[in-house]
Amino acid sequence: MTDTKTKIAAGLEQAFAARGFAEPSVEDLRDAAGVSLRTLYKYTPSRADMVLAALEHRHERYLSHLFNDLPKAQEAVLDVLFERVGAWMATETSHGCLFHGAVAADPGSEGLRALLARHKAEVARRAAAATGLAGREIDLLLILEGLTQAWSLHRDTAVTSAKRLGHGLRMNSAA
Amino acid sequence: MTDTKTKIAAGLEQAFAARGFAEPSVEDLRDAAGVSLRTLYKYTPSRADMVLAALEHRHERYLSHLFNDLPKAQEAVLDVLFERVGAWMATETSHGCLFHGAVAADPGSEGLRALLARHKAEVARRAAAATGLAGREIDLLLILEGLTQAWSLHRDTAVTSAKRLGHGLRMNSAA
DNA sequence: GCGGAGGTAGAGGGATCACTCTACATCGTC
DNA sequence: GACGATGTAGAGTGATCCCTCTACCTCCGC
Repeated sequence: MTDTKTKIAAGLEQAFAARGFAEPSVEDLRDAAGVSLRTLYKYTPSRADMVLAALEHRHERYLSHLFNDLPKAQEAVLDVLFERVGAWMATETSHGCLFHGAVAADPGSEGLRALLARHKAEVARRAAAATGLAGREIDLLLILEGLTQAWSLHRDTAVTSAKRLGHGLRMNSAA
Repeated sequence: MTDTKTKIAAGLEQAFAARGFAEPSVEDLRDAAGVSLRTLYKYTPSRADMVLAALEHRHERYLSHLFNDLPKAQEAVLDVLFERVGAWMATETSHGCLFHGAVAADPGSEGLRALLARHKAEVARRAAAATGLAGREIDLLLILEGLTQAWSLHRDTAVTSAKRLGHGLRMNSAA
């Protein structure tokens, strides 16, 4: 069996993604995690900690989904990344970025802000490294963010648009 | 005096923008709106209606902020739009897009979804019209969304990045 | 000066919520 | 076979929340 901590984090992530951060009660979260209330509170001593645990778990899963087994040829990587974002949005119950959603739900939490910044910086860093577009982290991040937000309204059209914008990055070399 | 309905909507918008959609209680919202609880419920019969009223108000304000008094020369419009988005993010207490935030806070609401779609479609339509980039609505929307999300982490650097991506739109004519 | 429309102030109900605590089950190890 | 670690089941507590309701005020037109 997967260890309890991972099982809890996976269940929490699923619950928050499907129903948002405000709606599910702790009892709902307990059901989603598949453990007792006592065990849930042992690993995540408050509801805010449950949110953090869910996001930590999603961070790992998202990075794996985007960056594992990428093609060797760097020119092909950008399109693959955008397609993977589209596939992620399609399979994961998600409306926009879960990290932004968490911050929006509780704008006062410093821990959430820090986690958001860390998540985005890591995604941008690894995208730039994988595509060979060093120094263009923010351009890449902007397209990825735009794709994630626009996808829920425009689906594959948004992916196509992201690819087009991404190719433009390769044309003009510097800022 | 501004009529009561507008005053309420403005106060609600402010409160939700500053504190998110989950945290403020109806009593907090009453204080922000500057009316009595009875009057508040007369114009917005439930808390969900308060959210809708706030977003309607923001929609109008956002369109005015972005599209009023734009320069005549269409080549200059794009940069001005992106700068205005940056200025909006800087002055309005806002963490990412308030409409996305509302949907994330309550993913089950069909009314919220419809309002989000309407808002984004209108922004994209008017941006395309103002820049002369007909048919590129989705590209424009993707950059605008990316800028809005990335701004909170990268400020002016995100605006610069959006401008660079926007100029790329003008280069290659068609899809 | 009066009647009604539209406002304020604020107490209270019923439900829900986050969180704690007690009591008991299971299992690997020595 | 005793034990400690780790788990389940679920009742209870105090606070908070959304919303309703009663009672009163304040203009404005006639």
